[in-house]
Amino acid sequence: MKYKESHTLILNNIARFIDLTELEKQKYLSLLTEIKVKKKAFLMQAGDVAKYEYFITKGCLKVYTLDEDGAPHISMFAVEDYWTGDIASFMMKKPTPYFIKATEHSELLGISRANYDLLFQEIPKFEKFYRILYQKSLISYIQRSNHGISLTAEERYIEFKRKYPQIVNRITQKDLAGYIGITPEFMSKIISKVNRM
Amino acid sequence: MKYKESHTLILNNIARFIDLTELEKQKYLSLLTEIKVKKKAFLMQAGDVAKYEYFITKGCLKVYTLDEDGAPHISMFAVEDYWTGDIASFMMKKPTPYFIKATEHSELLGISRANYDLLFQEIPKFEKFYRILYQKSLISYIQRSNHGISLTAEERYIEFKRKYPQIVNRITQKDLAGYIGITPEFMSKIISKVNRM
DNA sequence: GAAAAAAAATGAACTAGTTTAAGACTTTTA
DNA sequence: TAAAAGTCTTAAACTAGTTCATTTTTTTTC
Repeated sequence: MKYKESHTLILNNIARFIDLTELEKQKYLSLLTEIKVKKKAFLMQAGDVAKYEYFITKGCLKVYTLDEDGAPHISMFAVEDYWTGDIASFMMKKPTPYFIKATEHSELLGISRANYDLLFQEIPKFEKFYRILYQKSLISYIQRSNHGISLTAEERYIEFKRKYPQIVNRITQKDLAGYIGITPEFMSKIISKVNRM
Repeated sequence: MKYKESHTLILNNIARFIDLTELEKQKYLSLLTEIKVKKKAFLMQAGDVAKYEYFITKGCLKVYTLDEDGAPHISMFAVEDYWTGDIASFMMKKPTPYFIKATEHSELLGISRANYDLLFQEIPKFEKFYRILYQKSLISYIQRSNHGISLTAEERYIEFKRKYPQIVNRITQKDLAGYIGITPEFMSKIISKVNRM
């Protein structure tokens, strides 16, 4: 069966961990909602309860919090083939501390909380899919939380460039600074230093 | 049915997310290995392939890496009712960068990789258990990786004390410094400052 | 329970990263 | 397409956290 591009992308993402029959694929796709966000528009704002978990089929978004001084701390950038959202807010139905803003015109597939619960009843294989997906995310967050504490800002920048070369060129230096955990001024210094090396 | 203390502890831990029949409980327990480690002994050393994922029934352990300069970076403390190990090494059968050392005489239940795989075949409910366990761990690592980058050392210390009051008193200040990501000297200063407040 | 080893405290000199401010460059918007 | 808004660069003064060295206190070991 032939699917549209965004559906092929999400089905391939899922096929990394589990095999679905045609019928299951169609059932799964029927549980998703298509969402478009313009550049600079918000997908989520602090105080909201997360209505969806998102899969990005096109574009780029940043997930961030604002601290007491109003300074942004970016926790992730999400591009095509990535999952994003606030899983704590989504699961516990409590207000999120996050903002999610499109840095490019973006297209997403969202699964609502009701459909997420339904999914496990209708296609129990998805327990395995999410078990493995969360396991992999966990592995990378464990690494990131250690790096955040044990590496210098310069090392974190070099590591980010090595790990996400496709993202570096799509985001501003200022946002990258917000992710690395330093000021834009210091980010500028690091970049000119690293480029000089 | 009456179980020994360590078995009751792990069964209660699992019962937070899934219900098992008596038969399933017995099957599950049969897949576990009992492990004891003396204070200062290693459960795992860098270069090993992780043979088990562990549940702690008694004691306290620290999980850490050594950087190029030989300085320890502690990624977690594990006490009774906690799960630990190196999930990346365990899953991918590749060498671990971690050391796991008992800071007290400790007792654990381990599940081997072969039995972990068997578990999902024999009791598919465990997909759900691990899906939720990994989801919860993910939520706390997401928070920790953000805090590691956006909070000051003093704030991280206060946060650790608030979140793990039962652990603070069981570990040395030096190890806590290795977890917070600062030198023992600076940890000492922070503690005397915070206590003075 | 004495001796040895490890942990904790303190202080002075140092470095990674911040703050503030100002000018140049780039992108967005009317 | 001009003006406004946002991003990037540079630099000087500052602060959070490190390093090194020494002393005191606590824990471990025989």
